[in-house]
Amino acid sequence: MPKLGVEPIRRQALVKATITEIGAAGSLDVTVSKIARRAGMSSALAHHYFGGKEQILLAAMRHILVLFADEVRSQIASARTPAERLDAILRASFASPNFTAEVIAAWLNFYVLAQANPEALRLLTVYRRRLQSNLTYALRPMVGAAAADKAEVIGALIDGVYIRQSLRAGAMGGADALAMLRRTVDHMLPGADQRKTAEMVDGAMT
Amino acid sequence: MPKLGVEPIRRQALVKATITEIGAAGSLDVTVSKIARRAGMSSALAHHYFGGKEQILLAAMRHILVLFADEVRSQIASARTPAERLDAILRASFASPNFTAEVIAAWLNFYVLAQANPEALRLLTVYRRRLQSNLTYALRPMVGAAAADKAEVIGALIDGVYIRQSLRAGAMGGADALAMLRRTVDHMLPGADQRKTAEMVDGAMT
Amino acid sequence: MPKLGVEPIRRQALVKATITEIGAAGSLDVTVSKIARRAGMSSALAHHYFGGKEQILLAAMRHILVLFADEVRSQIASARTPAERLDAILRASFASPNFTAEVIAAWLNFYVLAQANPEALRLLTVYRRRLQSNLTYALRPMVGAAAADKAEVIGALIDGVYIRQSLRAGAMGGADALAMLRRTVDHMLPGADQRKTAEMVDGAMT
Amino acid sequence: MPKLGVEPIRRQALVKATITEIGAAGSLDVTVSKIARRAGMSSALAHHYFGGKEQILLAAMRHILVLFADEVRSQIASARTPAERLDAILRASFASPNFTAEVIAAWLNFYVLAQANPEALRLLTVYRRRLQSNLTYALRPMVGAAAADKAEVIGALIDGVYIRQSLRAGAMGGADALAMLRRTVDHMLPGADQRKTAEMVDGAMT
DNA sequence: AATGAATGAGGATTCATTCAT
DNA sequence: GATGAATGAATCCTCATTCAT
Repeated sequence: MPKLGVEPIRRQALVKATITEIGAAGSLDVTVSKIARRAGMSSALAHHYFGGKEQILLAAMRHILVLFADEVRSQIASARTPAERLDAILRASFASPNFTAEVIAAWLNFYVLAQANPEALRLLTVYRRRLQSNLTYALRPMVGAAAADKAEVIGALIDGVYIRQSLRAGAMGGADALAMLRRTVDHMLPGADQRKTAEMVDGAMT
Repeated sequence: MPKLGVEPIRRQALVKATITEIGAAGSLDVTVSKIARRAGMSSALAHHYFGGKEQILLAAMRHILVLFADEVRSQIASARTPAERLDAILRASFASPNFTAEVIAAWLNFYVLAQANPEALRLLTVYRRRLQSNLTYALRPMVGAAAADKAEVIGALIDGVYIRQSLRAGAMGGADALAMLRRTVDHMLPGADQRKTAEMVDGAMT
Repeated sequence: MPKLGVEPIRRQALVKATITEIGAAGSLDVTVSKIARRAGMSSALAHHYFGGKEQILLAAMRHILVLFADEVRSQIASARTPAERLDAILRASFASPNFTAEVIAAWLNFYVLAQANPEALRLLTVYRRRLQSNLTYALRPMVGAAAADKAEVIGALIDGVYIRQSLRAGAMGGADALAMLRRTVDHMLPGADQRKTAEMVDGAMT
Repeated sequence: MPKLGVEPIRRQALVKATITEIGAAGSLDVTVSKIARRAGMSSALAHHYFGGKEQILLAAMRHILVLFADEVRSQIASARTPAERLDAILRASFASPNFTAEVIAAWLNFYVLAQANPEALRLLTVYRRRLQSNLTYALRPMVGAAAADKAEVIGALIDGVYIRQSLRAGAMGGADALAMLRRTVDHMLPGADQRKTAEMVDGAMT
């Protein structure tokens, strides 16, 4: 167990504080001072560790992306059939650590950041490709050549549900969102028996 | 032809300039001065007409929302069957005046604005309800009680495609987006004959 | 008489304040706020008019250089003989508006600025060339081919007296400096009759 | 050979690094951190040894002044006649270890430092007095009562050449500078035979 | 109606300096 | 002796907003 130096701890604290601040502000107009204060340090130290505001935002973005990737990997690990694999991805998208108000707000703002920041664009592109690849891999055994196309649809649907979720008004919870996605995906698959598979692993959902 | 006073002209110019600036910046971090300069007037005058930056942003938002509503209304006007009505909505979403880089960037940022601004939230909620209502109305004759649910899915999918479009990298054009939506919607409907309907009106797309 | 807009007035005030501040601080570490306050306005306005601190410093530099050039031109105007021309340049260098503690401090610091700022370097190079040219032109009739060389010496001597003047301790006044320069220049010229010429116009010195 | 403790070594390294940094920046706006990093230690240690930035700068200044004094002393040691003594001083001023870009930049900035820092002013005044004294001592046998006056001129000329050298553009090398000084000094002396003396020791120049 | 002039408030960033270890 | 950690104080700069004309 490597002893954590103080640097990783501080960086971690700043990243967490950044996500919280973005969630609270609903935008990227968060001051480094506020982030630092929430993380329990001076803004000068935040600059010392990250070099600048942009780096802090990107670190927060990477953090969320990594969290999501970890969740997907962990959910997929126990999947045995393609249908289970597909459902694992859906669960990862709408399960508790990721489908939080503040994380969703962060996602939304990362899309904005990507408009102006090449690195943010790159990260989001990587995320999208990985999701597409995971979905396609799971879909291929079930729908063959149509896999890529359907993966694109499901990916867009996930993003759409996320962005709508950011409007707290009339948004559904993670469970409802997951249920909706599952129903939709079921309809996109050939047979009717997939439905069962999805429900089988339903208990795994937090 | 009502002679436009100078005020509406100036307001219109500011709204247009605002959308262009948001498109160029990719965020709401646009200065009133730049907007005003692009609209050919002083920033003081912009304030005079709108009262403040927030009002300008909201006016731009209303403008885009109205444009979209108009487009939907106009497309639906010539629709005769439920399927045509459904397709009309899709066409309105991905047709040229709305599916522009700058308009898409604006949409994305209005979601951000809605995080902090109640009026922006209200506008987006109204938009969402209207879209849901239009979709449900078109879907009901075809899928009955499942209409609301499917409308929600289609709505989310539209938003998802929009947000992904904002990442220029690997984004598809409006025509491709429309095609994808149509294929997906087809699969959500009971029979296979709907597919034909969609293709029938295909020529109407610009 | 063109009515001065407010902008030239403000710029002028800022330039003057900048020189005073540099004189008081003895270095370029003067804050825009202090300069602006001394000029009777907000620092924001200073930025508005000049765009940034560097521009303000360069404007101050140009101001001093122009003042010096004007002084030289005005002194030379009434010179009839080469020797008088030469003496006019010396008088311009050590006469009252230029040979002030604050102006001298500014000069010194402009040399520092020129180490890092290309435009400042350019300005100083222009100044040096012009001085060299003026001196050479005056010297040629008196010393022929040696003019350029002697001009270089006199130019360096002027700069040397300036820099030493900046050390208030043990520095001589403008009159003493001028006298020293005149004596030295006299020795550099062939005959002994030049001495008289220099003394003839001595009364013109303020 | 006294074994140097670690402290003098560190101090020496810091002083050298300071001069290099000033040379690179062209100004006194060098950070203690950079100086310390270049000297291979932490900025905290630099503070520990010197007490503060100002002390470091002053130490660098003293170093340069001492170096110059040593050079003069060493050059004068082998001089037998007054003319040789005079030339020795000139050689010391423009010989290689002193007439470097970074040392010249440092000199210039020490004049700036002297504007605000009494100790820097004192050091520069001491330097000037010593130079004046050395020059006068060498000149007296040759020009008698005019020695002090001519020493002043030569001193100012040396400083002037230095400051101009800092503007790399169009600056001459050390050899040229020395040649110019020698020519000028020759003209300031009564007879023409001094010229020979200067050329006699010319070979000593590096 | 229209604008140039002006500013207060705020934010990112830098840096000398301190201190516990 | 040596340093990483930490910060307060500055400083440049931007911008929404106001106001007199």
